[in-house]
Amino acid sequence: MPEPSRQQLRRQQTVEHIIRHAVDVMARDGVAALSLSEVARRMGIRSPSLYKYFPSKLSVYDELFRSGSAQLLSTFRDAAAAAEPGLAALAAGFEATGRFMMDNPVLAQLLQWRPVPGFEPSAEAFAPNQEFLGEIRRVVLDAVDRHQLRAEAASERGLIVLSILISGVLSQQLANDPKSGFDEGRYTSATGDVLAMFERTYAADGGPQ
Amino acid sequence: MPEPSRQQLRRQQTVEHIIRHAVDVMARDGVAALSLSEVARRMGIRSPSLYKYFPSKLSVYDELFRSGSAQLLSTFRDAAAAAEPGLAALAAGFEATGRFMMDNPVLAQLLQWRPVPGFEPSAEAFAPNQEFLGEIRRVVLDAVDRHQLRAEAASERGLIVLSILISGVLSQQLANDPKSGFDEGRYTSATGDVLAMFERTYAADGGPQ
DNA sequence: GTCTATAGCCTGATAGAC
DNA sequence: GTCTATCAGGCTATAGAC
Repeated sequence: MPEPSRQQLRRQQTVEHIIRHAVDVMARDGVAALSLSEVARRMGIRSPSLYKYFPSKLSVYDELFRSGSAQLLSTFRDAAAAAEPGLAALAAGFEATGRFMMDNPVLAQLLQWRPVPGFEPSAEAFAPNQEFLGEIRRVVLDAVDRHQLRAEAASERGLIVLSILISGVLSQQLANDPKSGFDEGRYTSATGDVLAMFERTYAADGGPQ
Repeated sequence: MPEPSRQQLRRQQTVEHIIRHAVDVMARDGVAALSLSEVARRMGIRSPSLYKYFPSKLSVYDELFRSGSAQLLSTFRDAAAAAEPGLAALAAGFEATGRFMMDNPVLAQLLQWRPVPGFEPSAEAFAPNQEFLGEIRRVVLDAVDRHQLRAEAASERGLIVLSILISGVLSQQLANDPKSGFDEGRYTSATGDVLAMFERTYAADGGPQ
């Protein structure tokens, strides 16, 4: 594979520019209210030029979904990898995910809710998201291996419960108290309690303590 | 207070018609994509006529928010009242709320998320929602009085955790599996587990079992 | 309370010159 | 890859006749 030419690099930068401005517009007007005209206006170009980079408005959402999922995945991965494997890694990943979402509310809404009529992520854009679920399962399995949680915690039902907890914290925070940061948020600050509830419910029977 | 005249009744019916058609449009095109022109088209009238009933598009959202919150409140109240006071009432209210939301996904999105740029419910529209929170607190306090839960369960933190659980179940179900009903839903069917987790965490120390 | 007519915007997307 | 010009339509909201 040849390395990317200068032209391709330049093009890639423009694509990132477009996405960045699109996020700004969504932050101001709502995720569903993205206007390509407004993006072009902010970039100081004419709207037809955007169509050299994206074939349609929905494809802009798709690229944002893809890159956002990928960022989220590596955020979780890095945080979990930096902690002791098992419960500590789960807690670290959980918290890092929450912080990332609160720092990127537009992305959070796009990934968690389905706010854009007619937009369904393509299989390619959805791939990092699938991988994210696998990553969580892996971390929970680590905790099971270390006798911190029962095997049940890594069952489909256990992981669904875990996803409900993350989603609940973030949904409530974004909808009812969107201006607070992660640490001050009425809901995000309950992250520890909620995770502790999960850990206690699925604690290994004869584990330490 | 005089009872409403026939004219006022007729007017009220038209208002309800408008709301009903607005919900249909939102169900098809997305909550944020409501178009009054489309509502008028479906009603077989011209769009200017709508302005005799609502001063603006946002006021349509406000009325929907108000009436939806009121319905949700009475749904919870009725279900809780029909059950044994305490934990059973909490579970019944929890489930009835979930069913109502899944039967009314447009309403669920409007009440739980904030999908409409520029729309904030008026104080009047928000009132039933506040009352709903009070109702939940009351039911949890009943459970505390009956020594089923610790007093902590009715603390602000306890109620926040409870709201996270409800919101998490519904958010995940609406976003990822919106076509299933309450009973088959991958997430709503975990309602019992999630509530059990709460009950166990806040169980009265020396309570029965 | 309904209508026609319209103001005054906005949008996404395309054709084709340079 | 940028532009001008434009299509073809959408929308909210208002004025004013009936």
